[in-house]
Amino acid sequence: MALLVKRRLALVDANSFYCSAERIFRPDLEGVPVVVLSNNDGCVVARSAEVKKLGVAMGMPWFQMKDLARQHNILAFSSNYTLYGDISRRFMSVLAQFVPPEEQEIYSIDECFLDFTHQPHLDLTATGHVMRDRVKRWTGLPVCVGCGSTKTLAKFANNVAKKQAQWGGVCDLTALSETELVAVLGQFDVRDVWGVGRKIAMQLMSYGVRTAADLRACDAKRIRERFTVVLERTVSELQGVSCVAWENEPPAKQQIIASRSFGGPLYTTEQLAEPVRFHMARAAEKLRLQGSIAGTLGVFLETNRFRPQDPQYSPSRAIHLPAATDDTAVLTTWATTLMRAIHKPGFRYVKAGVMLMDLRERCVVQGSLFDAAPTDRDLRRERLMGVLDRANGKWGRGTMGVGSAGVKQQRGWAMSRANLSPCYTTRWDELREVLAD
DNA sequence: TCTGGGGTCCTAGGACCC
DNA sequence: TCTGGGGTCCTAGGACCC
Repeated sequence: MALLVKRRLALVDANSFYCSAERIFRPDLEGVPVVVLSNNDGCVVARSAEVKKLGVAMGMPWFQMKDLARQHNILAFSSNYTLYGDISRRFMSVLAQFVPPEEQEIYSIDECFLDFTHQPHLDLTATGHVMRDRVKRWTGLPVCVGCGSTKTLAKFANNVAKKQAQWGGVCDLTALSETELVAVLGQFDVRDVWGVGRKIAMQLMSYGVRTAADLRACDAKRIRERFTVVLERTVSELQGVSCVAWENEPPAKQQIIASRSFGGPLYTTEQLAEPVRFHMARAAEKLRLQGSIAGTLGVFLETNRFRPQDPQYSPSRAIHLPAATDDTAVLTTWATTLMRAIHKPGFRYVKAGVMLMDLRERCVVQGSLFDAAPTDRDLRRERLMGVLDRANGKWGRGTMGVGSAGVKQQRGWAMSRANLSPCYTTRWDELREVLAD
């Protein structure tokens, strides 16, 4: 019988990532309650510890908490994804020093898994502290580290490290005995387990499964009968059996969506054409970046669901393209056609978006049945798309495009970003100046 | 007046085929 | 009067995550 080696996985996750990223260049904001807002300054997507303490929930609409913000001097930032993306890259590269490349999995913008199974001599708690200190020193980000024998346990450990100060920011569950592990799991709600959302938690409660320890004690097979295979895997993972695959390289996207709420309502097809073209250009750019072509294109419009007094109409439609493509001009023509087809006058539209689906690798493209070999025109088109992507990469999205998508966002639909911080790390003209005495 | 924008996976049910 | 059953494919919708 093969000896099963216990895996040693770590999850490193930044604390209030967007807020912490804003604070790196504003050390005066240490201890000041800070939130970061979603696109359009709509709702709260990141809260500093001070704000969490005030009971502000994730996703709270900003306009609803303006009074509270005034009362407690909460500072709000518009989201600055250029900044967060760059800080994320630095954070990941610091952690890359601790494992071989294939043993780091970048899971999201602010967290990654590291596999220390093949470094059995390392003390994970000590290593966790080294990683914390180095990330803090080299990037300015505060992070917590959780270790466990499965991804779900490592995620859980990270949660423990964040919520219980006595761990000092590093919780290694692999160092605990079975009894000690169950004791820790018993202190947390089942909702704190990765993969258990609001709905599942409510159902579990009705079976008397309240804590993470309760869930671990469940019979995985019975869970599958009453719930789904997804929750079955979660239970197994809590029991130390790995079910969630290791994904060292991010898999190619299966669908690409580009959408935004408008700064204000739009009504006519003429008005809507502009954001649709803009989103189509963004989506096609992402498509080309991953080297895919799309076989299906979808478009959707939305009215404001938070205003029940308004007539509601949120149509969507998708078509199979005659030939899969990554050509912005072709896609844009279809997208505007679809938009016109689903649009009805008399509604107050607040959001539009496009979706690319049925994605395949570009090199295995099989033209439409009636296509011959690529023509000169096709090749010129390809080069044109290349120029488009390079220009937009260099001078900013929306510099160059097809039709009016090339015009930088303006007029009624541009999003509001009233409290945007500078791109400290990615724009020469917004670099931070350091004055020496 | 103002309420984000991405993604993934799974399941159930209908269409269709033999 | 009697009205199958199994398989596959597709889609819509739900649940979850960050």
